[in-house]
Amino acid sequence: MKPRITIKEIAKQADVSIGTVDRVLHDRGRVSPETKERVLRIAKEGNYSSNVYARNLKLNKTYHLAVILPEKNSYWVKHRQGVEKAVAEYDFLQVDMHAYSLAVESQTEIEGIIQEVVAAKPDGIVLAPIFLNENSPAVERLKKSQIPVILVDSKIPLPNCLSYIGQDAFQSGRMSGGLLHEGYSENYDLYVITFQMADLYNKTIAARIEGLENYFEEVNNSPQVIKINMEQEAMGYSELIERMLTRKKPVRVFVPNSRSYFLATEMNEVKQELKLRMVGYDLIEENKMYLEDGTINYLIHQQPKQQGFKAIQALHQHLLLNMEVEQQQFLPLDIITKENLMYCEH
Amino acid sequence: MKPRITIKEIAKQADVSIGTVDRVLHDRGRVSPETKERVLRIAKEGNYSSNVYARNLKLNKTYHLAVILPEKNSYWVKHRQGVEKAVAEYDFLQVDMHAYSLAVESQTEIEGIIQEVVAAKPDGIVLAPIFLNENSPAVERLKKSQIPVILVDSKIPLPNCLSYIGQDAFQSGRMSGGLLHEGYSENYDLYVITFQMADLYNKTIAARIEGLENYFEEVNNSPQVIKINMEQEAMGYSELIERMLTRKKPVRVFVPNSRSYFLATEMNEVKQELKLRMVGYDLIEENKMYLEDGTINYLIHQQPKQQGFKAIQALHQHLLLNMEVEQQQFLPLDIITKENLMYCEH
DNA sequence: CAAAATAATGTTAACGTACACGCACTAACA
DNA sequence: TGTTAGTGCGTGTACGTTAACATTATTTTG
Repeated sequence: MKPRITIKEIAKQADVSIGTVDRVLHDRGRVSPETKERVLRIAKEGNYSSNVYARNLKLNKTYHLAVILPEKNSYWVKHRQGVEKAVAEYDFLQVDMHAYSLAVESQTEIEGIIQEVVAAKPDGIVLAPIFLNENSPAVERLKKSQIPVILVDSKIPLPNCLSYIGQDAFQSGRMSGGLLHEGYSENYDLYVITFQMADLYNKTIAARIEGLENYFEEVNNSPQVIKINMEQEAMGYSELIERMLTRKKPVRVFVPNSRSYFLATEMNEVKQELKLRMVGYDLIEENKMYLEDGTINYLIHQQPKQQGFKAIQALHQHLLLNMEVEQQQFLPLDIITKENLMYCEH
Repeated sequence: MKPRITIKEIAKQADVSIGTVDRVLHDRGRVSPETKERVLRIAKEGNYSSNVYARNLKLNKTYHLAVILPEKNSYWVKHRQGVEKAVAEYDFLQVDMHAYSLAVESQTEIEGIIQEVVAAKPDGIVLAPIFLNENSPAVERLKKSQIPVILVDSKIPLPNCLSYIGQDAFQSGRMSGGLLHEGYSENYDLYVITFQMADLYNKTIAARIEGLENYFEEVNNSPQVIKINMEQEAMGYSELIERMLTRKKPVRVFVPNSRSYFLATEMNEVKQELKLRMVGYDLIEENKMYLEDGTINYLIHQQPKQQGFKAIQALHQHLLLNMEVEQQQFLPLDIITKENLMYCEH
């Protein structure tokens, strides 16, 4: 731990007043180039960084944070819990949170909310950028606002994004490949099932599927991969199951989002017959049920609560502590099975 | 976020000086009972808590932390990494860490070190209390010192323990039961293997085994549980394997500490024959190897790096931020299999 | 060349807390 | 009567930073 020089000491060494030093350090101008250089040199040599305590004491500012998340369901409610836990912990540090929630899964709504949030000029934003078109005017406004944004769950390109907090979607796909292929003994069919048309354009889903495919590129007995989008192919569940059965091979299913219970509902009766193994995402109630009854074998847990907590923590570190924040904070790929389901309260 | 009253404001409302308020709040005496009561009332009503920034600015203190961990091996080195990461992150907050390491697994050494540490009067201690007798004079000294201690990995009774950070050993044993019993189809033998005599008195190991047993109390087709301590029974590995084979039942093994690789080394040749399934602890290199080759099926990851990180974080919250810290911080029970081994960098 | 404009720098008062110090007063005791 | 100890208070200063304000030097302009 190197000692740190103070403004006062810099001023003394540079033979100027602390006001001048302050102007240099904050780049407020009105300083001659020579003085500026001298001050900067001494600051650097002295390992200067501003004293967090003095700074915040003086500023005595309440930080306004905006949190934009989808309407509560058992996945997103966890994000909120994490956020609230963090805010409660950092309570004494004068943060003031305003939560916005997306009731409808529509692009219009999220754009409206972003506009509102930007207008309110918070000091930081936590945003789950789902249903959000990268090139929409709202995103433009976000960029222009310069407000630091923490993206959770999904990623979009954003210059003022301070940090992305979530899983590495590609790696989670690769890992799913491993889970599905494990214990290979006979040829099987691998189904990748999506439901809505929108899923086809979702980057996170795409990355998960790419990861899966990447895994099988490196594997010897690669199975046949059958991708089906239910809406696109206008296929019913009974039809799907029929099709699976006629091929007479064990069925392994990858559902790259949280809707694996859609399938599980239909398949739990015939899972023996299908020789089913299924991997899905997220510990929502419906999925948990089918994990317990064995229709779903693995769920990949995205640790939503942790995501929410870390989002606020990142803003705290950036705004209050003036710290560098890691651009990407990948959370561990957490495999949940019937066996450890009851022990994961993270 | 409730607004918080300041000392100055309390002074004004109570019609006394700041100094008096200060004496009341710090219980320095020299205040009449009536004044004291009045000040306390107003402070409480005003939701007073000291301003972290002003406090630390004024105190301008370097905090000395002592970290006592066993000598580096691939498990404990992770603790150190976590500790160092946290110290680096909180660097600007003037913490100064002194690391002590236990070269030998002896009670004498750890007691000597504790004595040394207590004499140095650090502001906080991180301690892995293994090889440490609860009633030893060193522990007494620790108690008397009143220095806040963070216990990691294992727990001992200690009044000045600020927080325990580690796994819930009992629950991890229960979960192991689930992992071993999963997919029950035929009767099997369940071996609980320990190695040294010392293991018989280790509380963490005991709790894990109790958890396992607790699981099987609730299960229908409970297997025969065979507990073996290799040192106590003076048994060789070939002898053990011989014994397992003659019983002609599938073998499932629970190793309640990180030494599962001891067994794996001997058994990886005959694992088919034994119909072996094994659950162990900790991602040390030797274990990872046998996880990959299939001799060990599951490893329970204790997230040592996270433990180290959280330990420092807890001290930071207590010492610098004046926060309440949770007495027990249980880390999630993380199951590592061949499939997700490569993705767990936590 | 003086006045006005601008550039460069200095001064100072907070922010909320901790703590050393000092003042006024009382009571006890020599 | 003076000395001393103790009690109940108030005052002052410092911590490092920020930013408004004041002052001085330098250049520009009519």
